[in-house]
Formats: sequence, structure tokens, C-alpha cells
Amino acid sequence: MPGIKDVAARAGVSVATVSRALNRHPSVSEEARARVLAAVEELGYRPNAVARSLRTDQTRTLGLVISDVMNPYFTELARAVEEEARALGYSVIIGNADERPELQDHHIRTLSDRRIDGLLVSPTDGGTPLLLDTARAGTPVVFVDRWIPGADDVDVPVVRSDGRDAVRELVAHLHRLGHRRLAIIAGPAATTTGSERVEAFREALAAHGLALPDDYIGQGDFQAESGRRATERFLDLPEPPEAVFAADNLMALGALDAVRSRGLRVPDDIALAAFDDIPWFVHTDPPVTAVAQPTGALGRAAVRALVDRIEGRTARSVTLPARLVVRRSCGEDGETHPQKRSDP
Amino acid sequence: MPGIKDVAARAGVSVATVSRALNRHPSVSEEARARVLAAVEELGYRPNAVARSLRTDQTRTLGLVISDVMNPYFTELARAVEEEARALGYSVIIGNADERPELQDHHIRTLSDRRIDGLLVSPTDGGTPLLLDTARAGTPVVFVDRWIPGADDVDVPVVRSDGRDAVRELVAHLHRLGHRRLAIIAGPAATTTGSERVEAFREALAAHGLALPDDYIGQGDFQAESGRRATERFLDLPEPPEAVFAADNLMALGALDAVRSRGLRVPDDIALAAFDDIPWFVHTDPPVTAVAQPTGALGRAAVRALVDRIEGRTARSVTLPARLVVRRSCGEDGETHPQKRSDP
DNA sequence: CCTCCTTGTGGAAACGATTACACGGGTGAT
DNA sequence: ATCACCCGTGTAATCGTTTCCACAAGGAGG
Repeated sequence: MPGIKDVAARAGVSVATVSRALNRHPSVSEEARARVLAAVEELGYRPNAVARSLRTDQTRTLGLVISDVMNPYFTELARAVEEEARALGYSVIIGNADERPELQDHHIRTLSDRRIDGLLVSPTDGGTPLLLDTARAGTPVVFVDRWIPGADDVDVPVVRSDGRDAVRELVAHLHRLGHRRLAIIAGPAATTTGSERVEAFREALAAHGLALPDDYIGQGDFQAESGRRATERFLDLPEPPEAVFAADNLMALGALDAVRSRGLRVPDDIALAAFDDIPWFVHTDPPVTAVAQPTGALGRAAVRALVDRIEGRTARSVTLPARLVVRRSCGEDGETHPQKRSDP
Repeated sequence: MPGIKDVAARAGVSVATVSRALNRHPSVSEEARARVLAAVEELGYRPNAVARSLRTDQTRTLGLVISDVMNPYFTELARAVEEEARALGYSVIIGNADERPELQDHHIRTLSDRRIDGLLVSPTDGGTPLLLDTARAGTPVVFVDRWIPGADDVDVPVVRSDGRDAVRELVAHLHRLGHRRLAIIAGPAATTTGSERVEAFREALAAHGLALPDDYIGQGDFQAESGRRATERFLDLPEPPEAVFAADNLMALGALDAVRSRGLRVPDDIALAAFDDIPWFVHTDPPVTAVAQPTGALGRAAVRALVDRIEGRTARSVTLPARLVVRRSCGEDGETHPQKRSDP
């Protein structure tokens, strides 16, 4: 592979001039620039990004650490992130933490070693100081979707969506359909999305004079299998819930599994709803009602915030509203959706 | 961030010794090694991967260029690739080509600039010489899932799965259920998986004395929307097919969409099957019959082949068999599955 | 005519690691 | 005692860029 020296030789100029020509530095003559460009073309020269990074101390690369690549929500997020980053001239390296703290650490470490310019993280459960230490050490960090507490002493914007209103709508919807015993399959308590969604649910319930007994809170870990187990536990209760709300789409899938393997039917025997809408929910049996996050917008906003921080501007946290998408998994609602909102 | 010099100073040795101690070079005394390790620990030193790569001319990074991150098949592949790579001491950078040749080129270029050690690609439609040029220029390349012709003059192993037998089984299954007018939604003709699957289908049909008229070949692009369009076209035919085989899962999703929006039902009005099994197919209405690839094994084999090439060993192409998973989307088959095979 | 600035250029010093080479001192064989 | 060798270590070159600094040539202003 040709180096800058080869180009310089071919163009009959020094390496300094080649570098300047390529980086659109103003003080290089039209003529020299032309000769350099020609030489570059002829040799098929491409600057060595590794060497460049070493010298300039920037890689134009973003790290994205997500909790689970197999979760359609995160792949959509990842896709949006990559697109926006590319538009801004950055590449992104994705690390899949698979909901395992030690894997998350592994990726954070590897990415730091690579000297990425900034880090986008949707932190998993499990308190490890590495992430915050990294932020404290000066690497620009932005949280997306989830965040972890203790980031007060360091500037880490959070880009997320607020499901409170949508959850309220969902509970109203369930209530209207006659469901009174409502249960939730929660995510790990240590993740914000884990606890937050339970809180929102509990509050919404309270507004209708309903309680959320401990038996009706299933402990999940955002994976399908845990959704199945939690649902089976619900079904074994002396008084099983009439509706189950899964805090993410994978656990909803597991729940669907569980009720089906008992020979029961959704929504006739039990209603089901999920957080995070995905294309497949349209085609499940039955189509499932879900709280939809503006995933793409979230990803793009997160990248913009991160790049702002990297390039020395200040970045602010962003919260975007989620909305309820009613389908058939909670029962037929008739034609009236008093609280339906128009698409944002 | 501390550099190797800081460590050397702290440990009271030269940078050379630090480097040697860290790279388990044999000739460094126990005592020096201990002091170095202590200093590393105290300072929280991490070697700068960029500098190291520049010097050693290897990044211990693999590039993975896939055609579509949103396709569950590819995300499962990506996940397996990352796992195996990690086990072997490599990181992977994923590039999403989104079925667009120019994006594929963009990623190949970016990855080459980064001096990745090897490239794993599942090429999109559209002939651009860049990919083969890269391989010819000496970058180890392995094709996974799909491949492109013209790679004969350069050693590019292909890791893929052979669906021929499974497609034969599928057609037998459909035939047994009484379906005679069978259609296929093909992928882009320029991708091998696009044309190959059509050929396998045609051959299997021929074995039953059935033809595959042009009207029954829908042109898709592996995206959901194209599956919908193709299916609508089928449905508009004076004599619509009795069964539709989608060459990937996303197009099957689109097909499902199309038949549902006409108020028709699967499998009563039309049967449906897909290439690429995914978890969601269990929960669609109805569960869909699919040809399942050993995706994880494919990804792992691909990484091993690539690393073999990188580390100077020779790598061979690998072909793994796919198998048929019968569900309900083609109709009830009774209890007998004469050709059912046990899980590999 | 001299000075001062501008413009275009090249030489050489970084960046942070790895590694070839040299060297000093100990050890075993002759 | 001499020699050859090995071991542990340090000095310095190197990887491919960017960029600081020096410098030459030419133009403008006094």
C-alpha cells in the first residue's frame, strides 16, 4: 500500500505539501494541489487512519455499547446511530453487552484502548465503576435509553424517551376493557428502564384506584426466557392477573410463549401489552398493543449530543415522548380511543 | 492518560523493558516484571492501541459488512461473529450496507483505511470492483452467506449454508398438502442467495413435475416492502398461486402484510413459507414454516476461516446444511413428517 | 533601496508504542 | 585464563501522518 512518501515523490513535492493539499490547508498553490491530487489518483493512495489518529489524537470514531443486539429495539437504535454518525463524518463501533456487566466493561475497555472520540452507552444492570471512571477521565459519554445514577459530578447527557404518558394511556385502555388485576414483568431493578417503567405503571394504576401487589411484579432481565418464567409464575397464582404488561418486547415474546404453551389465548384468557413496539408485533397472534418509542429520533439525538460534546460544544439531555399503539392483544376496544394522539 | 514512559519512570526501568514485560517477552527478570506490573496497576495504564497498531501493522480487528442490520438473520450472524472473534482475541467493526452498493463500498473503504486485519462480507447486489480489488491487494477476505463471482483469481473462502435439501423437503411438504401452483419471491438476481434459492426451488418443483412460470417469480430485494408488492402482484393474477415461498424473512413479513390487508388468511387462502427462520416466526399468525440456517455456526466458521487466513494458515470454504422447520403456515400436515431430520 | 509582510514550500520533530542492536556482566567449557 | 555464549537491559530507529518552524521569493510601502 502506497504511503504519503510515495505520493510526494510522484508529485515532486514534499510530504508536508501532500498532507496540506489533502487537508485543504489554504496555503498550497493550485498547481501543487493538482499534481498531488493526480498522484493520489494514480497510486490509489488512501491515508493511513491509524497513523493519522496517532498524530492528531482523534479517531473520528464513536463507540456504541448496547445491552442486546438481538433485541430489535436496539438494532433499530444502532442503525439510526450509525446513520447520523456517518452523516457527521464519524464511524461507529458497536459493542454488544448482552446484558452482562463484565461484557460491558470489556467493550468499554477495548473501545477506550482504541481511543474512540466518544462513547454512547445504554448501560446494563450491575454496578461497575469503569463506565463512570471513563467519563470522569475525560472521554465524552452520552447515555441513551437507560442511564445510571451517580453521574452528577460529571457531565453525561441522557437521551431517552418518557413513557409515563403512554403507560397512563395503556392502563386507561386496559381499565376501559374491564381489566382490574394488572401485572407487570419488570426489567432489572438496577436499570433505569427497569424501575422507571414499574413506577409509571404503579402510578397509573393508582390513578384508577388499583394497587400493584408484589405478586404481580415479575422479575425479568429483558430477555425472552425471563418473560416466560415470570408469566408462568403469574399463571400459577391462585388469582392470576387479567393483563400482563411486559417491560420490553423480548419478554413479551416469552410471555406469549408461556400463555400459548398452557393452551390459553390472548386476549380472551389474558391480555398482553409491551414496552417497545417493533414491526413483528403487527403480525403476532394476536397483534400486540405496545408503547412505541421514537427509536430513530432517539439514536440521532444521542449522536448529535455526543458529537457536540466531542467538538467542544455543550450538550443537553433530551427526553422524547413515547406513544401508545393499540392493537388487539388486550381485547377489542370498540371504536373509541379518547386519548389517542396524533403521530408526533 | 499515562503513557508507557510514565510507567517506565515509575518502575525505574526503560520503556523497552516495560513493553517487553507487558508482551510476555521471555527475557525480562521476575523482579523487573513485578515492578512494571505494579506501576501499571498504580497508574491505571492501558497501552494505546493506535500507536501499537501503527508499529506492529496489525489492529486485531475484523470488519464485518452485512447487507442489513435490521434483518434478524444478520443480527444473529453478527452476534455469533463478535463472540467467536472475541474468543480469538479480535474485535469486530460492523458496517451496515443496507442493501446499497455505495454504502457497502463506503464501509469497505473506511475499514481498509482503518487497517483492519481482515474482512468478512456478505456482499450486496451491484457489481463494484472495490471489494475484489481489496482482496487482491492482500487484505484477507471471507464471504459469508452470499458471495460474488469473479473471486477465482484470489483466495476468498465462502462460508455459507446449502438450502437445496431443505427446499426440496419444503416443496414435498407443500405438494403433499395439495398445493400445485407454487410461487417464489426472489432476492436480487445479482446476489447468490437471490438466484440460488430460485434455482433450488425450480429444481425441487421439477422433481414433482411442476413448472415455475415467470409470473410466479416475484422480484424482491430482501426488504419487507418488496415482499408486500410481490405478493400483491401474485394476488392480482388471474390464477394466483396457492403457496408463496419468500426468499428471506423480511419479505415473508411483507407477504403476510399483503395477504392480511386483502382480508385473506394464511394458510386457508394461501400458504406461506420463508427462508431464514427467526424466533418471531413461532408467534406470528400463523406460525410460519421456514428453512432454518445454522446461523451461529456459520458466523463462527466464518471467523475461524478469516483468522486462519490472517494468521497465515490456509482456510477452506465451508458449507453447512439448512433444515426445514414445519409450522402451520402451509396447512396442517397431519402427524407424518417422513423427511424430518433430527437436529444437527 | 531597504524593510516588512505574505505565500508556498521543505525539513524535521512529534505522537506512543515495538524491536533491532549493542553492551555489560556472569557462566561454563576448553 | 580465555573464549563464547546467554541473559537482562537500555538506546535509538521505526511505523505514517500532521504540523511547527525556517526559509526563499516576491510585492508593497516607506
